[in-house]
This record gives sequence, structure tokens and C-alpha cells, in this order.
Amino acid sequence: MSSSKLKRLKAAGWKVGTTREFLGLQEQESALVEVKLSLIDALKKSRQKRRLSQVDLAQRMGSSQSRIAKIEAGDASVSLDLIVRALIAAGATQQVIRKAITSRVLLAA
Amino acid sequence: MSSSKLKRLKAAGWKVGTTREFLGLQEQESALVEVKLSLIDALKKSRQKRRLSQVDLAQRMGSSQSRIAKIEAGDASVSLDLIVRALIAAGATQQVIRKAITSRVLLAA
DNA sequence: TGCGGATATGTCATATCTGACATATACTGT
DNA sequence: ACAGTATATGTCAGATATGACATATCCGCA
Repeated sequence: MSSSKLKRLKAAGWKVGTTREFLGLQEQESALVEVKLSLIDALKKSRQKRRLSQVDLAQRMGSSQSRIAKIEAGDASVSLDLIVRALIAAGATQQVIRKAITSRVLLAA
Repeated sequence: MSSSKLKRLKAAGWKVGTTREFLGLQEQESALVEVKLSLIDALKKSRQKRRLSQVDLAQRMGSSQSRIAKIEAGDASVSLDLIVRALIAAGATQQVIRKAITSRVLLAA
């Protein structure tokens, strides 16, 4: 393939490399949502393992019970930052957080 | 320790359980920053490995070159959501993202 | 049945984040 | 020196996330 044609294709937004080397926007969003959900799952477990109420956890991280409830409910208004903050405040270790990152879309290899 | 005293201590924000079972707010924030920085490092590597310019990556994820630059510069205005979105758009795998999560504060075990 | 603790849901003013734009700087090849 | 490409920095209006509050629901337990 000529260099100029390649340039035009890239400019038009085409994936020039290997098929499926990159995810589309929709898939990217799915991957992010799955990562969030798996972290939320880990959060619930961490909090319960430490026997913290939502109020306890909220205090530890300077938030409120209602927001913790929204985090655990997977509310769309909740950021990844907040989820990870909650995990940290709940005493989750590096290992726990790492393992919790899961996604069907974002393959392991 | 009496249950009522325990309650008062908890109310006052004291760590009642094992010493250092939980991090203070300052440490929590440090841990989050370290996680962000290590993910940013992985992002730079992923992008360069795929030979994507900041403009390329921005297009893939519907953002702008200047924002990518700010992400990679560790700008304080950048959310964890955006960092992970960028990693996904740069084609980082689950494994890469997992391994990138690192923090001196947030110990592995 | 009623009480107390825990969790859920809705709303909102404010704080924070975002893409876009302009512009600057850095590096390469000619 | 200049053109082309990549990256950096500052700004800002609009979008999104946040803690706080009120209130509802759920679940033992006396």
C-alpha cells in the first residue's frame, strides 16, 4: 500500500493495521463499564469483610452514606476515581484491586 | 473494651481495630495519585508501542490532543476515568492495566 | 407492632472535569 | 532558514460528578 493512500485512510479514521487491533468507541465504553462493575463488586466485598457500614466508609473517605449507596448500586453518576477512593478507604490492597479489574471486552492478552 | 467506649471512639474517628488497619485521608489521596501516575506511565508506553500520535489517540477516543498531553503530563485536572479510557483506546490489555496499578502506600499484601 | 440500624432513592447547589481552541515549543529533514 | 509534524500550555463555557439533605425501604429483634 502506498504511503499517500495510507495517509488518506488514516485521515478518514480507518483502522489501517491488523483487523480488530483497536476497539470502537462503543466497545471502549463497555470495557470501562465492566471494569467499574468489577471494582464495585470488590468494594462491596471489602467493605463487608471489614464489617464497615456505609456510614463508616463514608466517614473514612469524607463522603456521605447516600453516595456510597450510589457507588454500590452502580449509579451512572459515579466516577472511577470515587470507586477507587472507596476501595482504598475500605482497606483493599493492591492485589485485590488488580484482581478485580475484569472485562469481557478488554481481553487479558 | 466496652461496647459504648468503642462506639465513642469510632464516632470520634479513631481507628479501633488493628493499628494501621486503615489509611488516613492524606494517605488515601497519595495512594490514588500513585495509582494514577503508574497508569499514566503505562499509557505513554502503550501509545508509543502502537506508534500512535497524541492526535491519533485523541481521535480514537473522541478527545483532543491537548487533553492527551495533559493526561500524560499528570495534570491535576485529569480523572482516573479519562486515564483508563485512554489506556483502553491505546489498546492496552487487561494484564497491562492490572500490572500498572502500583503504589508504595497501597501495599500489595 | 414498633424501634433502631442499615441501605436505597431523589434532588440540588456547587465543585470539578472536559473538549475545543489558540498558541507556544521542540524536533527533523531539506 | 523554513516547512511539517509532534507535543505542551493556558483558557473557558458547558458538561458531569459531588456531598449533603430529606425521605423511603428493608430487616432483625423485643
